[in-house]
Amino acid sequence: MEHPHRKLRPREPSDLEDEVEATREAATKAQVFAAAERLFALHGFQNVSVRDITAEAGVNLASVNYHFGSKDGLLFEIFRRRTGELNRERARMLHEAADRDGGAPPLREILRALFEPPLRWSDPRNERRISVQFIIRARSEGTEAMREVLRSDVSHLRRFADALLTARPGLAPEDVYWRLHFCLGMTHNNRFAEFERLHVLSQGLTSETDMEALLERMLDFAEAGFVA
Amino acid sequence: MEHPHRKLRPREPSDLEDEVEATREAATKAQVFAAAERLFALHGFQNVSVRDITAEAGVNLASVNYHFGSKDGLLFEIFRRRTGELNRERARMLHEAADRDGGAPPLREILRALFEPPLRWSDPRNERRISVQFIIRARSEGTEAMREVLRSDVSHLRRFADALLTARPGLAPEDVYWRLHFCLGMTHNNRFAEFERLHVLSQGLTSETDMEALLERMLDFAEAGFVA
DNA sequence: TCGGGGGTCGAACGACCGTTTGACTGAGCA
DNA sequence: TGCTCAGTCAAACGGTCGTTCGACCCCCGA
Repeated sequence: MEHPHRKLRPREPSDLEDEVEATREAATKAQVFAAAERLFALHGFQNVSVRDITAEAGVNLASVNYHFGSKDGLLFEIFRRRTGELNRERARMLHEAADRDGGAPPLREILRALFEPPLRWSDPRNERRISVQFIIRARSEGTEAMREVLRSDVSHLRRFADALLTARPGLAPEDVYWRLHFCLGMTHNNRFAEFERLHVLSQGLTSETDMEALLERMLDFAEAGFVA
Repeated sequence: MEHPHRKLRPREPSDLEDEVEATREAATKAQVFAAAERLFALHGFQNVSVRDITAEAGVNLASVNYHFGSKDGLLFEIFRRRTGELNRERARMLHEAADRDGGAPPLREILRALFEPPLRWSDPRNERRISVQFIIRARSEGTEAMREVLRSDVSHLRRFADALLTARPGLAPEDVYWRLHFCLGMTHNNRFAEFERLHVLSQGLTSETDMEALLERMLDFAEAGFVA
């Protein structure tokens, strides 16, 4: 048939060859994906029309519905892939830290595994810089269905919560959970607009380009908050 | 004339009698205001149509454009009033703390002035509960014009930055600014959805109803982070 | 060489949106 | 009593949106 997103879509790449399939044939799909991610991150989901996306990508208007089923489907697929990548990188760092320290990594290393991946992506020289902004935006502007997934799927946070509970055995579990919540709030606030706002407030003292310095600042703050 | 938002609107209440004018005559305006704030807070700006608002308020469709000029104008007016109230309450608390301590309030009292107002509003028994959610949402989903104001107007944060710089003289100013940024991130993350998410993760251990306990938790965390 | 189907294209559909219009209402005042 | 005008109302306008349709192209296997 023609439209892969109608009735049991034949030969669905199914999340695995997505990265490879951008060879030549489905270049259109990759271009739509990239353009949509960029525009969604910069202007928000509702403020970007399908026509904006296809114009930016230089493809036909019908491409979005052909390759992704719908505009919602496009948003969801970008979100699923990016959060998957981010969570995998975080889990890998946490796992490596656990290997280094016999299964019970110290507090700072747990927090580093939580903070570093999105910050490394946010480096101005990193092409994934826009992906972080997309994720942050999508978290609050996403579809209702997306927010349902977001609310119920906390599996990737389980490892971090457990590691923190182990690292701070003297702390009441609810305190650990709340402080993890605070740390997540710290990262979710790292949007372009907030950086600019801080830049204005500090009269140019703060710079949003040095992500390594920002990482250490966040670690200092959060680690002290957890030890309290 | 008929439409107050066309050409130099006659007898504009001008931000002062807004609270009083809800006597009888302009009950429609107040109902639109309340319905819009609630719907915007719950579903977002773009997901709520003017028809949704007027239906919820039980008034005519044209009321929004008559009383507020446009849908954007309505959003902006709600945002301006609510943020004004919040900033005034924060400034008042900071001022009182300064009076108590001879002009240089201790770190924890500064942070309390920053955290407490929105948390007190968030109390389930407080009718302003929805206003906090509205503010947080509007901060990231607002109009471009609104975001421009948001980025350039940092006057209400100046007092807090200065107070923090005074309270932590040994700290590099840029560290103070960054840590203030972290604290703001902590408050901005206090959305309903995030509370539910944490509730799921902690398997019911955390409760979003006890705002006083949450305030102390946030103060413990942030104060320790600032002392580090 | 021929047929089929994945992919692309222009064009249009139908729904919903924010906004505007002009008539109407009723209270306040001379 | 008659005029004025802020406010309300039903109805419609013009535009944009996501989506769908049917024709078309071209590569690939038989």
